[in-house]
Amino acid sequence: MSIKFAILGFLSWKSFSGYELKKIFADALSFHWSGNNNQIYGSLVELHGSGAVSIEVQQQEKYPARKVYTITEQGRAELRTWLLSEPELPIVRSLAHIQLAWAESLTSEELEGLLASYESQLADQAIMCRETIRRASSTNPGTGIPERSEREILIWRSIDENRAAFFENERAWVRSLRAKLRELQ
Amino acid sequence: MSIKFAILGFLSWKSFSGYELKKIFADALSFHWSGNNNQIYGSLVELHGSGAVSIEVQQQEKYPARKVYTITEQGRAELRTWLLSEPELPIVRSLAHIQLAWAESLTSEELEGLLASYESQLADQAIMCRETIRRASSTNPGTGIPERSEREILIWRSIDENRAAFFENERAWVRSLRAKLRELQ
DNA sequence: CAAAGCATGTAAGCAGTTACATGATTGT
DNA sequence: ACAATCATGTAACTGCTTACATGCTTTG
Repeated sequence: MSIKFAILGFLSWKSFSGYELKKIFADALSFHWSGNNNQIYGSLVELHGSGAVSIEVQQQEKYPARKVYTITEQGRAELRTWLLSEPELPIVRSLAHIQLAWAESLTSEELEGLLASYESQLADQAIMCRETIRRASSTNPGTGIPERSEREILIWRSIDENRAAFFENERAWVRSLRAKLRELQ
Repeated sequence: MSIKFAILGFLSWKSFSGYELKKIFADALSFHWSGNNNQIYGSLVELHGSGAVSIEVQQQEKYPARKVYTITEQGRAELRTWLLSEPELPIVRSLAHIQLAWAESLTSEELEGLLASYESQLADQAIMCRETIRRASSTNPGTGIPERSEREILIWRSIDENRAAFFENERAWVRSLRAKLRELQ
């Protein structure tokens, strides 16, 4: 469960409650995790069981008690070991490509409609990514993170830009495919 | 289970046994499914249960009996309906990006090593993709597929090229990130 | 008064993986 | 002799998802 390392990553900045981590994951689009309860709370239980994090229960007057998780030295060591492990190749899964692969039973108009719809979705997504980058570079990510190094800021922006570029490239690919199909007719 | 539609897609060309489909999926890299038994055999049971495919058991003298699956009219209709449904956005999951995001606890040399390793893996993968394309354009895919239309051939080649371009783009991104990090020092 | 936020957790399920099991046959 | 191919199937697991459950508080 690699999300555990992502959680350790956030906890290496500062301590968070499960609820806060949940929101962080829901907001961080580049992290591809939805931030659902089972995964976050479950992972935190396991991380605590293995000694990678410690828990402090904070009673509150008007709100339910919150469990604040803090990374331990062991947790930091585990995170570092993982960071140094061999990176894996990225995985892309595009159901739209599977649809395209069997578009043979569609008319040219139906296929063109499919591609147009796919392209517009990609365009929207690319715009959203660019918007996220624009906002991220003006304001602080909002989670109350301590001073971040220039290097780290560069890396985070690059990751966001990679995501935007992916959707832009995919869109360009669709455009060129549409052009080629038009030529064929 | 969208793999069902991919199975129906292959069966729309010609009838196959589960064993053959398994091999097809294992070979078709652009399809991101590993072609493991549980998925193929399980999906075929479900497709048969829902009436999308019919089964013919062929007894053989020297080898175990094989179940040959044939798409039904209902199966063809289901496939077509799915082909016309709204395409979904592609999903990318890159663990390497998560590693990078918390590279803060690494030295510049360690980070550079990580990036170099990631880049070389991407380069290898891109070469493999290009090789697949080269082989696909010279020979027939090898599954004994009937005559394919020009349009279909174009689409399949485009999908393969999309995959190759993805790894090449990712590699270019890593190269530029490495350059930026070198500048920063 | 309803909706959203705070905060935790559980249940049920889908999609996908590796590994195991059987058993004859063919190639090295 | 050992491994690979043919051919089917099952067991056990990981990772991830939606939806449900509770209950108090703040905002519109």
